[in-house]
Amino acid sequence: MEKTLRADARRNREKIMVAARELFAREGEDVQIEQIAAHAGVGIGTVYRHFPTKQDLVTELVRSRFQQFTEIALAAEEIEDPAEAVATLFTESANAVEGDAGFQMAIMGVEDLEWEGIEEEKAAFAGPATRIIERAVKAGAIRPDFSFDDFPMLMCGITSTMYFGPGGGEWRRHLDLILAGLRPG
Amino acid sequence: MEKTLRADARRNREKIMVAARELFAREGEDVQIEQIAAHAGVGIGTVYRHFPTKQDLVTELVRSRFQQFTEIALAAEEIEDPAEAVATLFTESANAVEGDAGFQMAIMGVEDLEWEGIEEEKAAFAGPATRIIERAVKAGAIRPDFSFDDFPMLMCGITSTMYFGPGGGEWRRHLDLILAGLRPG
DNA sequence: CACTATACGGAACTAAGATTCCGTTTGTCA
DNA sequence: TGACAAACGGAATCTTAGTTCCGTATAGTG
Repeated sequence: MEKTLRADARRNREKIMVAARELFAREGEDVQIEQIAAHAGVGIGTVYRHFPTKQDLVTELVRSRFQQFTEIALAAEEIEDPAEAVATLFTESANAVEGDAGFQMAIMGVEDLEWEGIEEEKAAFAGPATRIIERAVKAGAIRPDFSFDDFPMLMCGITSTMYFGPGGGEWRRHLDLILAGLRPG
Repeated sequence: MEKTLRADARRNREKIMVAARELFAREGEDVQIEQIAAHAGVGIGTVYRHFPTKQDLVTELVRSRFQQFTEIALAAEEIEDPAEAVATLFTESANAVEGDAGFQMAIMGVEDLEWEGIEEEKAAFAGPATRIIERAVKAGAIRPDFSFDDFPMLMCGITSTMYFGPGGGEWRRHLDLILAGLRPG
């Protein structure tokens, strides 16, 4: 199916993805399709040929970010110390998102957030992440009432604070407090 | 100066404020001026006579919310137990904002957030809030590296999680974790 | 009760940005 | 090397929502 794409089409699609990734990361969701097309060196029509909707393009980028989360979770699962594994899961995920304004806005997005077409990636991430958290709970390394269900919400919260202050980076204090709050007792 | 307003004008201004407060709270910042006008039972032109810009209207509502924060802070300052005062400051502020989608979006607003015309209200709030936090730090009731500077960021984070999940209310777990994270040691 | 400055209503105007359309170009295959 | 389907480019179109304008209505005043 992918093979059916003509050579130039495949090349252009890639250029669009790269340009979109960079611009969405830098400017957030409000970059215009026109800018993305210009940055990619293609026409507007070409962008629409590959991604019928702006949302489709955003979804694609969110999807790849989720895949990165899964990699992070799988790596964190290898860490022996249960508490450290949890801390790494949080910290690395946040770091991955730090420079990506588009993703931040996407997961904070108030409306629609159907995340259609992302379920699969979400599920792939939930597996290792859940195991990491449950292991820590069983080991008594974190408070027993914590579960994976809280993770997305907390990441949303941490993410939203990435905009704060001039230089940024203040969100690390937020993360710090949450990690401290995870301690049992 | 207020006296110069004609009776019907004063009445309409009030109707607009009430309608805007309700709609912004329910729908968030994306309600249209037209809806507000309709809900208030006045024409679009009338809304613009009183608030030259949509932003002016939002600012007005944010301002009154800040005044409420100040009241909360002053009340919390009366609490004897330093740790409880801090917890109350957080909890009550968050509660006040729970049903107000417009305010939430406003303080999370990525762009412009100049908050011109709010400096005064912000300063009025900073006074008692700072005293509450510093008292708790001095008493060893919360971690010593915490300061008022962290408060706005954290409120932003908590606020952003108010959208999460179906029923909502999950943000209380977020707040809970942060409060737990404030403990010294 | 006139008279006038204020205020009102809402159609019309704009701006911004997403999406469509269609004439032109180019890869692919025989 | 044709021939043609697949792709391309970007002007034109559509849509949405904020804002302006101006003819009409009315509170306040002498």
